[in-house]
Amino acid sequence: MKTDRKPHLIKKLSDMKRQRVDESIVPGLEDEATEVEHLLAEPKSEHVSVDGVLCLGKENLEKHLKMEDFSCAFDYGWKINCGGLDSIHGQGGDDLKLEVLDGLLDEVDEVDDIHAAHDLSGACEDFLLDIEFPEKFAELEPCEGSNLHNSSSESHSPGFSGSSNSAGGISESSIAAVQESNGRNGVLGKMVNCDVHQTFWSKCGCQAPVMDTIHPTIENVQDLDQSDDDEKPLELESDYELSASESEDELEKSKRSKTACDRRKHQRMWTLAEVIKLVDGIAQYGVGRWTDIKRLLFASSAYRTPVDLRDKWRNLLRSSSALKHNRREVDNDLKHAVRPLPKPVVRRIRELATIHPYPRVRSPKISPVDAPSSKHPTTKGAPVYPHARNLRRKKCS
DNA sequence: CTTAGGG
DNA sequence: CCCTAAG
Repeated sequence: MKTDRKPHLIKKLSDMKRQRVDESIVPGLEDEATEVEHLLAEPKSEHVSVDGVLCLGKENLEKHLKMEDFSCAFDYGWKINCGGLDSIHGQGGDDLKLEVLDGLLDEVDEVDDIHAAHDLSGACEDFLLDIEFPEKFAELEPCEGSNLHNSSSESHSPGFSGSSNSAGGISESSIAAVQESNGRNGVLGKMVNCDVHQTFWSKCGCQAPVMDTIHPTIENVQDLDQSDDDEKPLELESDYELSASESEDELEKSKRSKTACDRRKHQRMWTLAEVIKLVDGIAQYGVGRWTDIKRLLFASSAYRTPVDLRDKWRNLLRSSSALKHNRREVDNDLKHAVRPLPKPVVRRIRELATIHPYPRVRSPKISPVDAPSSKHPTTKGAPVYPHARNLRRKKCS
C-alpha cells in the first residue's frame, strides 16, 4: 500500500520541478514563487524530501511504517510527555508539547484520512484528545483556580497562560521538537513533498490536481520557522492539510467557475498551535489588539493578517459557545470534526470570552448622553494593557 | 492604517 | 477569507 505510493511521489516531485522550471514565474506568484524556490533549492529541504521519499529502506522505513501504523504516534506522544519534557527547559516545555502535539494530531488526522477503515485511528485521536491534552494542560492549570483568577482579577495571572511566554521560550524547545522528530523523516519528507506540490499549485490560482489522499501537514517546519521568527526565508509554514470536505469544496469551486478562483484564494488551515498562539496573544494583549498580536506572535507568518486573527477569534468564540450550550451534542460533533478542538483550548477560549465578550451589541440602545458615565468601555474595550499603545513603533523621524 | 462588522 | 465603513 505504502510502497505503491512512493513511485508516484517521486514522479510527482520531478514532475513538479519541471513545471516550476517551465512556468518560471506566473504572474502574481513572485513572492510565493520564491517560497517554492527555496523549498526546492534549499539543500536541507531537498535532502529531507528526497531522503524521506527515497531512503525508506533504512531505519526511516521502520519509523515511516510505524508512524502510518499510528502506533508510533502514540509512542511519540508518550515520549514527549514523559521523558522528552525532562530534557527540555521548563518554560518552553508546555509550548513544545502543544506544538508537537498539534503536529501529532494533524498526523493522526492524516493517518485517519488515509486509512479511514482503521477504527484504531479514530480511537487514537480520541485518546489523544481526551487523555493527552488534559494531562498536559494540567501543568498549566493545576487547579480550577485559574478560572477564578481570570474572572476575578483584571490582570490575567501569569500562570494562567503558561505558554504565554512562547515568544522566547519556544525557540529552544521547538528545535528540540524538530530533533525529536527526526525519526519521522519518512513522513515528513513525504509531507514536504506533497506540500511543495500543493503550494505550487495553489499559487497558480486553483487547486492542485488531487494526486493522492495524502494530506500534507508539517508542524515541525512551522515550529522552526516560528522560532527564528522575524526573517526566515523559509516561509513554508505548510500546514496545508486539506480535509476531505475541503478538497471537495475546492474541486467544486474550480468546477463552478474559473473566475471564482480569485475569491477564496488560498485559505490556510489553522493549526492547533496557531489557535493556541492566538489565544495566548489575546490573553496577553487583550481582544482587539490584533496588530500587536500579529506582530508579536505571528511575525513569521506573512499571511495571517490581523484581520485574519480577528476572524479566527470570532469563529473560535462561536464554536466554543456552541459547545457551551449543548455540550453533549456538539462535543460529539467536534470529535467527528476534521479539526477537533482540544478541550483545554476551548476552556481558555471560553474564559477569555467571558472576560471580553466579542464586540457584540451588548447595549442595544445607549443614550449617547449618559452612556459614558464611566469611561471604561465596560468590558472589551481595554481589558488591561500592560504595555499598551506607546509600544508600537512610531516613525517619528 | 487599524478595527468592527457583514458577506 | 474578502470587502467596506468608521475611528
